[in-house]
Amino acid sequence: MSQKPTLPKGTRDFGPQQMAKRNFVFSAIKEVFEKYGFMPLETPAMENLSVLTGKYGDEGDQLLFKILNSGDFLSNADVNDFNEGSRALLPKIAEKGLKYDLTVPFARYVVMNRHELTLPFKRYQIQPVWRADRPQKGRYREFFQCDADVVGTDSLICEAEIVLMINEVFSKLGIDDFNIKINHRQILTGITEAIGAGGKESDFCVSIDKLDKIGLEKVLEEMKERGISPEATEKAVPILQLQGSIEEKIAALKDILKNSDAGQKGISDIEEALTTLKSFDLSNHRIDFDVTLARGLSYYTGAIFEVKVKNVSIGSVSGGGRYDDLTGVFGMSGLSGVGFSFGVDRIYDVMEELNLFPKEALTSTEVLIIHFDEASMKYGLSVLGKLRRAGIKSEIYPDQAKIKKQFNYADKKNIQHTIVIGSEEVSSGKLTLRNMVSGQEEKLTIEEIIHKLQSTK
RNA sequence: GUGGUUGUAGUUCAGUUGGUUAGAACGCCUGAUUGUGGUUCAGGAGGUCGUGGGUUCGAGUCCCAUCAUCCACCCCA
Repeated sequence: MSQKPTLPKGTRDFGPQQMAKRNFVFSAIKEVFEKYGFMPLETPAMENLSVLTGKYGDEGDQLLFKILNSGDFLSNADVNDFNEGSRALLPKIAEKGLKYDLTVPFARYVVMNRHELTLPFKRYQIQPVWRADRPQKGRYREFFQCDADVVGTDSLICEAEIVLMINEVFSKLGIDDFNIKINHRQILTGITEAIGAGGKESDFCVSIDKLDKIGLEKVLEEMKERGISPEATEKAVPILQLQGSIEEKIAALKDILKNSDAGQKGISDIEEALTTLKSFDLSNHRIDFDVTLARGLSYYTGAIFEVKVKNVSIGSVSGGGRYDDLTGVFGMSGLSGVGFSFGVDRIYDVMEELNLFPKEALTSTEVLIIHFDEASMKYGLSVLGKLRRAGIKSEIYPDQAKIKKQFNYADKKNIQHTIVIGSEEVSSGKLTLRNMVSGQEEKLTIEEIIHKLQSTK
């Protein structure tokens, strides 16, 4: 055996069965996005590094895949650059990188096409993104995101619609045990002000985001380590332990944040989104207002969401939020947007774990034509043409081979029916249709076969 | 970037304190079966034990290095 080929770390092949399942997920998402008035957009796999760097924080910059310049990539670099280290050398040898998410390329697109877009602009985008992260369970270096964003409106109808879309997609997929956590960046700001930790917002957020993972004690410890005063930490405890219905939590927060403009704004946004949601006919929206939800991405400024499926080992499967000034970094400020994303790979894993893929998602060829000799194979070709014209997924075994082998092929490919053609069939015109599941056979003309297959669909 | 785990057939894994010719299951191929697959039975092919070095009379087994893998942390979908 020669050396085995391998895949780059954190990437995967998707075989036919996996693709069938993935496409099932993709089309469910796509259908819902389009139903809500979102239009498709695609952007290149690679972007100029100037577009990507500085948008995801220092960590994010580290995780960008950079693309070496074509040709002699050293031509712009000299020994001094090399001696100054990778940070100085990088811009000389790489000017492009693989995209890290879909939101930043979208912002770039909006800015570049600002004169042609009718606002508010609603787009969805389903494409792979790349992160040079270390892979682990549910985490890959190449994975697909399914984003839907609206830019150019502050309306909280958008937030409500996101909740509706999430509900609709998951219900299409058969996932019903999940919840949508919702919070607001301004509420988090308000809380830091209220507890006297103003300016420490990002440290506060990173810490409390881990509450359900590491518990209250460790969160408090981490907050202190991150430089939040013990008094402030102490004040945060009752807030982190808020219990009860959404209304009760909101009422409690209103009091706690009564001196914070930011906090008040956050609360009224959430209330308005919830009120809007009531106008739609949705019995159970599965929303859980959770003050400990923070989310990492720094550009969020308003409502934030995260979706978790219960009783599975996978982390969040969807998330998003409002960002007031994403296009600002590209020189176009004052444009508010809100968006969210489905993590298809994780949804796939969840559905696999819960065994939720329907059999119909796996349909393959419906009929295989099996033949005995050259004459019957030739006859089979005309049969094949008729089947396909009738819209029946069909194929003919392309070689002359033993019958056993041909049946075996049908079996392996999970093909439901076979048509056996030999000299008898050629002379009588009555073909043998075999149901591969039941093993039953009947002699029928091709027209009868087509009729039968179409009626059982 | 930090810590740990595991690398043996196509796949999942056994392999004793270091000891002759490295095994199993599943999968694959052939036949029983020249007009019938899934079941059964018989046979067969398939290994540089991740790679490189070291210890030893002798290494799949011990040591070092290296690469790969999976898991956790940081962070994230």
